[in-house]
Amino acid sequence: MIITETTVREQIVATADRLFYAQGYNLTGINQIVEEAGVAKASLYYHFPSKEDLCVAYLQRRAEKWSAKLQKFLTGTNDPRECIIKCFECRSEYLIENNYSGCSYIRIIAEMPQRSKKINQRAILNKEGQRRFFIEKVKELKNTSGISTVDLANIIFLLFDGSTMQSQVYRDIAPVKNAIKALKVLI
Amino acid sequence: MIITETTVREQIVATADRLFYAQGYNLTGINQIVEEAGVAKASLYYHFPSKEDLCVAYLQRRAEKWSAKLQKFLTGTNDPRECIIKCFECRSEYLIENNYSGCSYIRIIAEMPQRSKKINQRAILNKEGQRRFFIEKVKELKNTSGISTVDLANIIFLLFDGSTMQSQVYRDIAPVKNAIKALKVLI
Amino acid sequence: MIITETTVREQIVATADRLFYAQGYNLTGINQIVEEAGVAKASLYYHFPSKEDLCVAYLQRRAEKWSAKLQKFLTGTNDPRECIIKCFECRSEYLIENNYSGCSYIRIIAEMPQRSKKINQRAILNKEGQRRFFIEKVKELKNTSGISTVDLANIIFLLFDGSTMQSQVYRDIAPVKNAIKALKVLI
Amino acid sequence: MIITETTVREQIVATADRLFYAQGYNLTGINQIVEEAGVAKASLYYHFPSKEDLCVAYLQRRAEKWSAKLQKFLTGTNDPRECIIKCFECRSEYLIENNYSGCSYIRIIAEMPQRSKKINQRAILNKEGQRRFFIEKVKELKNTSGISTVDLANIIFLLFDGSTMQSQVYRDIAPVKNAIKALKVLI
DNA sequence: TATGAATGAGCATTCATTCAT
DNA sequence: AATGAATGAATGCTCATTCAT
Repeated sequence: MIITETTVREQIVATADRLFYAQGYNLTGINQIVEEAGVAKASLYYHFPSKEDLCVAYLQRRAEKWSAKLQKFLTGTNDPRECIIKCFECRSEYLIENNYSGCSYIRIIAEMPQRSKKINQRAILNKEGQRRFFIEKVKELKNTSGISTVDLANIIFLLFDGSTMQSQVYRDIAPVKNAIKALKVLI
Repeated sequence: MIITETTVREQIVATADRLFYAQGYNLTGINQIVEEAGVAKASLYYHFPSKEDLCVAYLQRRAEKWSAKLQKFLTGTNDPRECIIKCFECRSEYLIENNYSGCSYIRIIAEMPQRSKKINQRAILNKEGQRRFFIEKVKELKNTSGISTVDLANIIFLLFDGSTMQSQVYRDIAPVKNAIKALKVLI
Repeated sequence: MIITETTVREQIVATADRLFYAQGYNLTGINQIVEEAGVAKASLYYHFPSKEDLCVAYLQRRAEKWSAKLQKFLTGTNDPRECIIKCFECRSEYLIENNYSGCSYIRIIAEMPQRSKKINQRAILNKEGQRRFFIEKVKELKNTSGISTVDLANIIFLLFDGSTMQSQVYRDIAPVKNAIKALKVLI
Repeated sequence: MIITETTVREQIVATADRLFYAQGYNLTGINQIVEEAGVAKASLYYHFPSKEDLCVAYLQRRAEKWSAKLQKFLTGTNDPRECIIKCFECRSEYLIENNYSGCSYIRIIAEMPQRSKKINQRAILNKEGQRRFFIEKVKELKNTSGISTVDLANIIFLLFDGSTMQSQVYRDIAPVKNAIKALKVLI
């Protein structure tokens, strides 16, 4: 049955996503994942050669969830300045919805300083995707700030990561609001 | 003998500091600490009731190291604008010296989302200390940006954490340089 | 298609033979066999009800390989004394060719003390075949040693197994050479 | 209490010895050992860094048991020829007492073709000890066989290992008896 | 005949912590 | 103040086997 077939793998990723994001990667054991996913341990290892590979799938999934949410948020908005601000507002909502769990990518890197190649690749890929988004939007702006386009985008990116991280620290969206205040000065 | 007593405790904290910061808290086992510190496991538990308490000592030690470094960096500088920029330059140096290991506080929170009271307290204490530093310096500025003093300090703080974190991600100080570029526009 | 059918089975046995002999039976997993054989796990279990049955096929294959090699070695030799010595020389060559992996039968028994009936049967069958070879050759000898024919054959058989085993231990054919020296005294 | 302290380690080695020898190294799990020894798993790993190290202790123990038995067997015998024969008779008794489990060293090598350095060292050490025993005794003989002393010792050694191994295969001491028959011709 | 997917039981090893001395 | 020894629980992962198709 195709339904069942899809379900086991999907169930594993969904559970891993939930637990890794809520508890952290290292504090979440394979045991807990398979238990809560309701599958056999060997089934997990059939689909994912190692916990690390499951982590990559988790990170990918997080990126997709965020992308989908952002896309929906931006629908109908054309003004680049508005888009950038909406991106931060979207972040705010995302953080509230996800119990202030911060950025999955940044957290993985914080957890695993000597991170594996697979995970590092996936993380950099995502971060660069975010940076590209800001660069594209800034390019569309009439940039009168005297800062170069790329520099401005990078600064916005710093505010994005900084506020995401601080919102986890304080379990509050105030840092994101502060970042938006900065945006209103910068762009 | 007080000398010996101090030495063992000190040896434990120094080793824990090194390993927690380099490898991450969860990836560093008590075994490795006592082995590399050259002390008995039970000695560690004599001085620290739990790994968590050792973690608090580690965080405190990190804060002290950073403070000392910053103080030295700021010696002779009176201009608040200069002080803030120097703080970021100090960060840059700190990150290079410490193999781009980022901020110990942020990393602990990234690792342990449901963090313990002790650790949480210690982390917030440190973060608030950093924020206070920026607030004080901004107060001394002739702030003509149209943003309130506290808001401006908070934005600088966002750039501080954002650039610290991104420098760990990219293993490069470019993000700190970008933050300094932002400072030069904002203050 | 019969061709395909034979090929898959053959591929499985060939791979199992190679791995069991090189790595040992217990250290070789079904996973590795099917991977290196390039077949599905369920295909293996279609042809062999269990790992044990695959082991029996492996042992049989080893016996056939040895027999074929010995037969070629003995071609043209009629003198029974010469035949026995050639058998040891053949062993020497076999061990070198097979990276000093010893006797598959003896190793299986060393690995599985409470061996299964199937495997035991197959092993004893082979060992008795080897003993019979020596008995037949000794019968053809003008035995003037004062030892009975069967006893003499059994002693030669001891030298055969002893030297095969020791050559694995030392990864050297010296033990086989020593056995041949003994033969030259005994027969 | 010294008694308790000694007991745990001793209990572990004794159990490992019994199980490794009876069931084989690879077929005996750490779980079974700690269960039957009545100790915690972590206690085993406190005393032995790995299963491999436990294996080395097992091999050493086997050697000591055999040595002690042989020594007792040889007490009062001075004639070297008699000593060699008694060594085989001792083997016969040893095999019966130990349920025809063969030679622990040879079996370990049969199980682990790519054996570890530690285990290999220990195994070779033991085998060379056995060979030395035969060499020493043969030197004391009035050797009139026309074979060199070392060659003769090596041949006896082949008979020793061959008969030990075959007695495991057949679960019978007949092979050892055959070896003794050979001795009576050779020396 | 062949296979992709699933499984329960087991693997060797490490975890943070505690106890007796 | 310091330690060697002991522990229960959990770690990530692999085992031989089976099922549905």
